[in-house]
Amino acid sequence: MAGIAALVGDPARASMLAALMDGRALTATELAAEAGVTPATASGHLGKLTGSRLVTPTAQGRHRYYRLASREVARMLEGIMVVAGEPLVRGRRTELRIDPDLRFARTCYDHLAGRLGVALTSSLVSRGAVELRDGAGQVTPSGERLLADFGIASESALRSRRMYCRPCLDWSERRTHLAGVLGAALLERLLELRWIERSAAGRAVKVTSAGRRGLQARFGVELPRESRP
Amino acid sequence: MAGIAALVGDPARASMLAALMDGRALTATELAAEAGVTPATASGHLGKLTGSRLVTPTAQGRHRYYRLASREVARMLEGIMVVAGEPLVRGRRTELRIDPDLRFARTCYDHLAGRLGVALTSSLVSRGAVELRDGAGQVTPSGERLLADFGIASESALRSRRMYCRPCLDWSERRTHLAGVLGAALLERLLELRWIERSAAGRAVKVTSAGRRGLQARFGVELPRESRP
DNA sequence: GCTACACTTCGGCGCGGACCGAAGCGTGGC
DNA sequence: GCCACGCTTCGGTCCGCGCCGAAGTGTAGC
Repeated sequence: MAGIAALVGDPARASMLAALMDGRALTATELAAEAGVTPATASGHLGKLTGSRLVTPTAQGRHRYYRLASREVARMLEGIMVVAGEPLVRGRRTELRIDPDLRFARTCYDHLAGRLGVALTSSLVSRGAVELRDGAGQVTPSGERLLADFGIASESALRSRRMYCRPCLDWSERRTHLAGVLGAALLERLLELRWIERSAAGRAVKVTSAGRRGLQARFGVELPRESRP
Repeated sequence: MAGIAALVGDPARASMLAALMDGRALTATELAAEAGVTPATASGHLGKLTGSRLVTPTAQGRHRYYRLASREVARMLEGIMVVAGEPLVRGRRTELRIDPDLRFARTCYDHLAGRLGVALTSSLVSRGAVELRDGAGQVTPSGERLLADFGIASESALRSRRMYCRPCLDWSERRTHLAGVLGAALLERLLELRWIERSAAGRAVKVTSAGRRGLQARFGVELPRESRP
């Protein structure tokens, strides 16, 4: 355990892992810039991360793309972020300094997070579509119909996967949002419908006006008006 | 994030945190033995863990008990263990040499302690009858009804006392049990019902067969079969 | 009072590892 | 063929921190 934690415990490696949290694959040079170190140093770090199976490389031409090795790794990093984000001063509610766009809606590895992710999950739970507890989740029969109507087929291929539906703790909202295969399918469908759009860089996600209407109509999700400067 | 992970990244601190994963509170010396370092080194580690709110100390006499600070911390450690591939619950190395009878059930000043005390308290908390945190406690409205049914009147005289309901750290189980005026009232009532009996000498307490049935029926307390020679 | 014990603080030692520059492979473009 | 570029490997420096022994503080028991 100490070995794994020590890998994350270095600031440069932590920056790299944080940058990979959106599930994308980044090149060694990009990760070096992200961590603020030279390519030589970054290469050493990536070698260690690869050796411990935290990230996996993909050679492509003269680039090497690195991505997080598994969902478990992403989940572990989220867990660390939750603890790291807690205020050190007890009793005082120190407001978290988080990019508002990121807090509003973002991807968490392969699924939705932020206010949007939490609100959507909350809606699904309150409507009895899914049940979440103790790190496990389940889709109800009515939930399957609702999801099917939305264009997410509950194929046996999906159902057979271990973690079809599971909760994930949101580090900015401190509430659970939906992860697992179902969470990934929801994100994909929302992108497909153009209800949300990935931002050019980073994990932030933008809700389109069609998405705002659709989320309200179909899921009863009331999103706060976006405050734009 | 790197700072938190770095704390877990040290082998000695990781051993300590792993030893605390079962929710018990251990002394500094016990944690030092667990980590295989001197008390001096352990003290430094525990100072850092406390400063970052990963563990919280509880001073009791000339001992200092340390426990994990929150559920989030336990969850984080679990996430790291999953990636590290270690078993979630490690074998306990520090075996406690305590008289089994005393450990099973005893009085702690004027209230119940030992397995019975912890189990009863745990039951009351999980049923939402009482809430314990940070050295203070509170009886919920539903808890008052439950206690009244059991024959413990929530008289204003009792309520007016400062410490009507408070947690107390159990030295044999290393978990909190119920103390305060309510804890004393519970002990008295259990004796009155002859669900428990004081032993002739010492603080040990014996559970009668009627008590075993009653505790199971009313509080859902499952007591392990007493192993008698 | 004294002693025993639990724990912390202080000072100093020593190892591990993060970092960089320079050089060494590959790949791709000209 | 050549050069440009991405990335890795190699040496060497240096800071951080884990570690301990010894001394100091506080509590419990006689």
